Amino acid sequence: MEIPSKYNPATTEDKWYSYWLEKNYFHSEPDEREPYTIVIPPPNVTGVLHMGHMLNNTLQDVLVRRARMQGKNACWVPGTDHASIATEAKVVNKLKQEDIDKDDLSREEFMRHAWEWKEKHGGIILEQLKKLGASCDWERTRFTMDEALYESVIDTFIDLYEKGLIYRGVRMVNWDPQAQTAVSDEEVIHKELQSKLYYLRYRVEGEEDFLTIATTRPETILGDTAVCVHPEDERFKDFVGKKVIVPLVNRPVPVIADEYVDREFGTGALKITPAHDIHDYEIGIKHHLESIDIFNDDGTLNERAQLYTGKDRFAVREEIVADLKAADNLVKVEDYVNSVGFSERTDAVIEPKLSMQWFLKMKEMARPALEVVEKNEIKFHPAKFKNTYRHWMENVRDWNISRQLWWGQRIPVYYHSNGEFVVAKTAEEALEKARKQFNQPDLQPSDLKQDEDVMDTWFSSWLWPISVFDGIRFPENEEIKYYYPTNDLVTGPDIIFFWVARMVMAGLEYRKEIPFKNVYFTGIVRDKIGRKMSKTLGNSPDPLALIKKHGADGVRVGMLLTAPAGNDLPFDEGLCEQGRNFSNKIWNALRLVKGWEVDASLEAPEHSKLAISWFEDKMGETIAAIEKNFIHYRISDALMATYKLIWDDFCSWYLEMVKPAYQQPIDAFTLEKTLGLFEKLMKILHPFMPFITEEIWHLLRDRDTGDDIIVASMPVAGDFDRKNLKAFERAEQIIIAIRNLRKEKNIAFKEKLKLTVKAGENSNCKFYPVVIKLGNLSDVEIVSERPDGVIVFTVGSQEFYVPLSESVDVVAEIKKIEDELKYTNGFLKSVQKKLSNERFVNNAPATVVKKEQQKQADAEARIKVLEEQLKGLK
RNA sequence: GGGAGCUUAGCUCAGCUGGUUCAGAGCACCUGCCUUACAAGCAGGGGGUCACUGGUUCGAAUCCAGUAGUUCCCA
Repeated sequence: MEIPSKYNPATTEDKWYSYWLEKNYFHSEPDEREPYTIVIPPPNVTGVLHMGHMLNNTLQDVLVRRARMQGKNACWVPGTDHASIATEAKVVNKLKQEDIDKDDLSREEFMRHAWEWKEKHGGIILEQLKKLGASCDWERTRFTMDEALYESVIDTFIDLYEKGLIYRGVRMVNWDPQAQTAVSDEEVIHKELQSKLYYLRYRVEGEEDFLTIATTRPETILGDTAVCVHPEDERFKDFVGKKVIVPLVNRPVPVIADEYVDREFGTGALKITPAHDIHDYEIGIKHHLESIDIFNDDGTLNERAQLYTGKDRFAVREEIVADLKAADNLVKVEDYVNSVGFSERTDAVIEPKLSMQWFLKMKEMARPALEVVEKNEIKFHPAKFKNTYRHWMENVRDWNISRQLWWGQRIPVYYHSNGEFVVAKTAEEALEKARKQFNQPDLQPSDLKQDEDVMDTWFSSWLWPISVFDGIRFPENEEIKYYYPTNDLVTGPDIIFFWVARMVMAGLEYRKEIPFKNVYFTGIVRDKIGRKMSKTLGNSPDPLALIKKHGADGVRVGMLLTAPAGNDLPFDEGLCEQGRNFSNKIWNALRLVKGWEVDASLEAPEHSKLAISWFEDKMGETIAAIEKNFIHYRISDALMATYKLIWDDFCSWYLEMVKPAYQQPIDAFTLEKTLGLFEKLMKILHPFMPFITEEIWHLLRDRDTGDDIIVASMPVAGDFDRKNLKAFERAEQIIIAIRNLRKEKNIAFKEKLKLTVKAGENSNCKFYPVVIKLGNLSDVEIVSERPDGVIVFTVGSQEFYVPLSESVDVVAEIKKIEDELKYTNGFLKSVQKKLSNERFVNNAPATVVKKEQQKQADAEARIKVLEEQLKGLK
């Protein structure tokens, strides 16, 4: 068979992916098997594949493929979310390029453009995932704006409203002036900024005296409605109750006292702007202050500011400082570091803004959601994220679910001109309800106006594990009953609140059951110098280019190798290269095995039989370790165990043991066993490297239709002979010692050596036939006395001899043995010290003491051997 | 300002209920090899006061306290 010497991933990968699709292996339907379900964390529909997705989806694919091979009914549901802000921004931009202004469009027209954009450009990322080998059930692809999911969101809103969990309120919200929508607390990113602290003096009404305040936002003085000091602050006692004049606009405002004020900050006097600061807002309510909103939605000043109307808030900041200086109100300016909120989506500086919004009460839902995690009904991997989760749940605040956008599920609330409203699924229902509720049977559709806002995208995503199976609208349908709760969720810790926490709440609210049993938090992929990979920094490699270069299997290995759960992953392309090299290693093992001619008349040699028995045990041991790793979600460790089993144990040891001499045939027994072991290895490896394993599976043997590795059964751990493994370890040590000896003494490997073994307790080893082969020995003989003209080496306390024609470097040999003796004596002393300590012997468990005694005996035996050797040399 | 985590080899990290799985792995590095499956390779090798200080214990990388550095989350 002509197999090329280098493995070529590109052709193989395309071939097998389409084959799997054609055979519909990724598709799942409910049946009598145990289900294994993962819902994909739906990527943003505007998104393109980045390294974080690669990691995340590789992990999911590993879990799904393994479950499939374990005979479970594996279902991985893919999809995307509609990403209100991001998508709407994209569409607005695109329209702008066509000289269309969003404001000139009707809501319906805009939505048409948005859908058009989505159909054309959305969901590229799902196509890219196929290149990675993702075995998603593509027939189940969902989108959060699909009819079923859309309706689920609306139903949920209505239901929660009727339960009294959703309310409408004026609140200080985080306003993104660029996207012109409110965003949730979780979507605000606080950054430390080098800014300025401005000291401004306000004249006391009717006096020549001044009161000096400090602020980082001088432009907001136009909205000031009070100045506040601490009630016990002696410096300001006389001012309380008087009025001061807000500079430039000359508005008199009261000086009030409140314990909220930090006397150490600035001057100890605080300007109060209830419309534009959350704390000021609360003080405003407490002291019944007027609230003056001076900003337009786009961050420019409005007419209520009286000055600078229509100018941007940051431009005004520059301007007003100059004007205050000119008016002699500016006392001084200091450098100051403060924390400023930025919009996660647009990076605009967040403006606290009073606004009428819809909120979802969180407290009641948080309690049970915390409990299921505390009780480990839902397990976090790693568990440390329980702390973060608990902290958030215990301090949870109501969720602002309104977004001032069009792209999303429109809030099902209809307002009457009298200021009242009804909540209903459709306009018709709303009309009917309103007619009854307001006792106005003549009410016309035009008398009701639906809320202009849509709901937060996360208000769709939190239903995802339920809504993808249409379990909100049809709670008793077969699919939701079969697939829910899902098994594992793989996601980044950055969305633990946005998404994970809220899915738990939704699951408990709507299914009375957790949405998933395990959450695996991945690390964040960083570049070599520790920066988060991002488009703006341009420090992220192109995932598809990586796949092209190293193969999807190679990249998967690269992603997984250094990605223990929850740890950041400093990405290094060298790791993908390691993965590619591994592919090639396996490929070459295949070439070797397929190159053997079989001779049916040959008996299996002893060393091959031994090799087979050893490798079967070794594989058993490793499978057990891998299973344990998977139980603990130590995926990178599971891969590493597999990697070493294949590369070190199979290629470097096993194949070398059974390999016939050059151009010699192999016996049928060994070949058959080797093919079987190779197959088993490929099955273990398949979840990690799906493509090459499928390719090799089909090259190893002729297969019947449907005999594909993707649906083959995963080997399970059984019994294995530990003693056999121990015995082989000794053989390994002997072989390594012989190799070292050859190197040291410059003995070519081709030169056959005779090994003699000093008779004793440990002189026998069942693997001597293997030692003979790998050490290229003529034979092994056990002798009672050391022969003349030999070099000596020891393994444990067992002496071995190899004849040497040339003279031995006695001085060097003595030094080597003396060093060894010194070390062993030191070791012995430390053991003896322990054993002579009565408290150790009395308190330590018997097994530990026994082990120490064994150590002592071993060390003593070795010292005896070494001393004798030394005597012989001197 | 509040909270959580981390610190083990040059790098990235394992190390469970304290004791031969206790000082480990991979990569990197060094030395020999183009030995007929593989130089994308083979065979060997060096390298760590387990951040620091104290405590508990017969015994500490492991448990406790403090210190330093560092990362993340929340406000």
